Amino acid sequence: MATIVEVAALAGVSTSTVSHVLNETRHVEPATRRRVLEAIEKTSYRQDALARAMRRSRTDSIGLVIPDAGEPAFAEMVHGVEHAAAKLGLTLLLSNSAESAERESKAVRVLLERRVDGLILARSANSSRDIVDDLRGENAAVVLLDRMSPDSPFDQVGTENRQPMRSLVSHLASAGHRRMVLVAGDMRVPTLRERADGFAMGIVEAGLDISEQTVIASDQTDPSLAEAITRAVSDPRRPTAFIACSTVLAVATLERVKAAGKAIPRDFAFATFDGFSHSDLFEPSITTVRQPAFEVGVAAVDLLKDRLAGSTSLPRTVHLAQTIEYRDSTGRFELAR
Amino acid sequence: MATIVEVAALAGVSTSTVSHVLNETRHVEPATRRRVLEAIEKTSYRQDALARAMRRSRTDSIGLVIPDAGEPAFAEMVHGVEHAAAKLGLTLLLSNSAESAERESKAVRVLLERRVDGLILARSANSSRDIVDDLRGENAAVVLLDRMSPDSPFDQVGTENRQPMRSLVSHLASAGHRRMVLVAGDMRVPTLRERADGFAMGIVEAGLDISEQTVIASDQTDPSLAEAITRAVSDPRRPTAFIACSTVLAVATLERVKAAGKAIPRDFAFATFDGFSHSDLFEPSITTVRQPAFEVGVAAVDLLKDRLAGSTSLPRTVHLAQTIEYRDSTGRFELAR
DNA sequence: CTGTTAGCGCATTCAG
DNA sequence: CTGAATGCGCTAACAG
Repeated sequence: MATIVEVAALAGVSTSTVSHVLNETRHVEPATRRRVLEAIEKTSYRQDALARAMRRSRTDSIGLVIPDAGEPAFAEMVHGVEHAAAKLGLTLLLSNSAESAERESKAVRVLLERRVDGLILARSANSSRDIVDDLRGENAAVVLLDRMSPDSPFDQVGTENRQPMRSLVSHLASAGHRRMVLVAGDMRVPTLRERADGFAMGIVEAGLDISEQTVIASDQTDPSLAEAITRAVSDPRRPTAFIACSTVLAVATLERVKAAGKAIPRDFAFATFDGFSHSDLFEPSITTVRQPAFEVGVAAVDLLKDRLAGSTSLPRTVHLAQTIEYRDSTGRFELAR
Repeated sequence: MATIVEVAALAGVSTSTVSHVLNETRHVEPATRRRVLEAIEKTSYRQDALARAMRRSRTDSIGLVIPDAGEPAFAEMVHGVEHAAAKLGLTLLLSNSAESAERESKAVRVLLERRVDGLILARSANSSRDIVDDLRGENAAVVLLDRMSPDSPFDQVGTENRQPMRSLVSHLASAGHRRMVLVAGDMRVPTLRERADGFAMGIVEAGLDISEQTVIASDQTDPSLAEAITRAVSDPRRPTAFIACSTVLAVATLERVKAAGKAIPRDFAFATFDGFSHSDLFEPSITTVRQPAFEVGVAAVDLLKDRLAGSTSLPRTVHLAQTIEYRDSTGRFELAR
C-alpha cells in the first residue's frame, strides 16, 4: 500500500497538506487540493486506520461481548448493535464468551488492548463482580447489555422482565390454572432471576399458593433439566401450565412434553419468553413474551454514543418493554379438565 | 494506561527486555524476568495492540462481511466464524452489507483500512465483479463464503446446492407430484441460482415436463413475491408441491398458503432450504434441506488460516454437503387427490 | 544475556 | 496558505 509520504511526493506537497485534505481539517488551495486528490487516486492510497488511531488515540471502533451467540435473542441484539454502530461509522469487534467467566474477561482484555472506544457487555452467567470493577478503572466507555445489575456503575439497557411475567401469570390464573411449572433456568442470570421474581409476584397477586407451584431452576446445560421437566409433566399434583423463560428452555420443555406423549394445549397450557420466530405459522402457535432485541442492541449503542461524546451524567438504566403475544398454546384450556 | 517505557523504568531494564518477556521472543534471566513481571503487575500495564500491529504489520484480526444478518443461516455462519477465529486468537470485525453493493464495498474498504490480516466475504446479491478484482490487488487473504463463483481467484467455501435439490425433486416426483412450484428468490444470488438449476435438473431427470412447473424468481423484498405465490396457490393447473429456497421465502410461502385457506400437507406438499430451528417440535413439521452453516463458517476460517500461514496454492473451493430432513410436510401426500 | 535505536504511518504542533 | 518536525507505543535489528 501507498503511504501518505508517496502521495505527498507525487503531488509535490508536504504530508501535512495531504493529511489536511484527507481530513478536511484546514483550508487548502483548490488547485493544491486537486493535485493531492489526483495523487491519491493514482497511487490508490488508502488511509491506515491503525496509524491514524494511534496518533489520534481513538479507534472509532467498539467491542461487543455476548454470552451465547446461539440464542436467538442475542443474535438479534448483535444485529441491532451492528446496525447502529455502522450508522455511526463505528467498526464492531465481536466476541462470544460462551457463558464462561474466563473467556469473558479474556475477551474484554483483548478488546481493551485493541483500544476500542467503547465496550458493550452482556455478562456471562458466572461473570464475577471483578470484571465490572476492573472496567471502572479503564477510560473506555462501557454499556451493560441485557443482563443488568441494580447498582451498575455503567449505563445499561435491557428489558423489563417482572411485569410481563406477572401479566402472564395473571392471565393463566384467571383462565383457571392453579398449579404452574416455571422452567426458570440459571438463577445466576439476572434476566432469568427477574422473570422468576415476576412469577412469584404474579402467583401471590393471583391469590394462589406459592408452595403448590413448581420452579425448575436448572441451568440449560444441566442434564437434570430434562428429568425435572419430565417429572413435572407427570407430577401427581397435576400442574396445568408450563412457562419457559427462554428459547432454549422452551425447546427442552416442548421436547419432554412431546416425549411424554402429552400435547399442547390439550394437556398443558404453555408460554415462553423470547420464543421462536414465525411461531404463528405453526401448530401449536405459542404464546410468547417477545423482547425488542434488535432495539435493545440499538439502544446500547445510543447510550455508548453519548458517553463517547463526553457525557458524564450518572449511570443510566434503560428498560425496554416486552410485548405478550397471546396464541393458541394458552388459549384453549378447558377448566372442566 | 501505562506504556512499556514505564514498565521498563520501574523494572530497571530496557524496553527491549520488557518486549521480549512479553512476547517470549528471546531468553531473559529468570530474575530479570520476574522483576519485569512485577513491574507489569504494579503498573497494570497492558500491551497496546495498535502499536504492536503497526510495528509487526499484522493485526491478528480478520474481517467478516455478510449480506443479511437476519437470515438464520448467516447468523449461524457468523457464529462459526467467530468460534474458529477466537480459537486462533484472531479478533473478528463484523460488517453487514444488507444486500447492498455500495455498503459491501464500503465495509470491505473499512476493513482493509483497519488492516485485517484476512477477509471473509459473503457477497451481496448485486455485488459487482469489481469488488473481487479490487481485492485481488490487495495483500490481504480473502475467502469467499457461501456465495461462490466458478472462477473465483480466491478460496471459497459453501454448500453443494444442486444435488440435494435434485434429490428433493426426485423424492417428490416419485411420490406422485407432477406439477411443482419453486419459490426461487433472487437469481443474482449464486446459491439460489444453483438451487434453481438443481430443480430443473431434477424435473428433467424425473421425466416431468419442465414447462408445466412454476418458478417464482422474485427477490424476497419484492412485493410481487407474495402475489406470485398466491397466484400459484390457486393456479388452475393445480400444482401439488411448493419448494422454498430459503427461510425467508419459506415464510412468505407458508403465509400465503395459510392466507388462502389452504393447509400443508393436506393441500400441498412443502419443503424448504435452510428452514426453521426446531421445526420437529411443531405441526406441520417441515421437510428441510439443512446446511451445516456453523461448519461453513469454521471452514472459511480454516482456509483463511492456511493463507495467513503463507500457503500459495491455487484457489481452493470447498463444498460442504447438506442433509435432507424428511418430515410430515412432504410425507402425507395423497395421490388420489 | 541485555541495551540502544530506528522506524511502522499518521496527525499535529509550531514556524514561516 | 503550506512545510518541517515530533512522537503515539511498540518490535526487531544491531551492538555490546
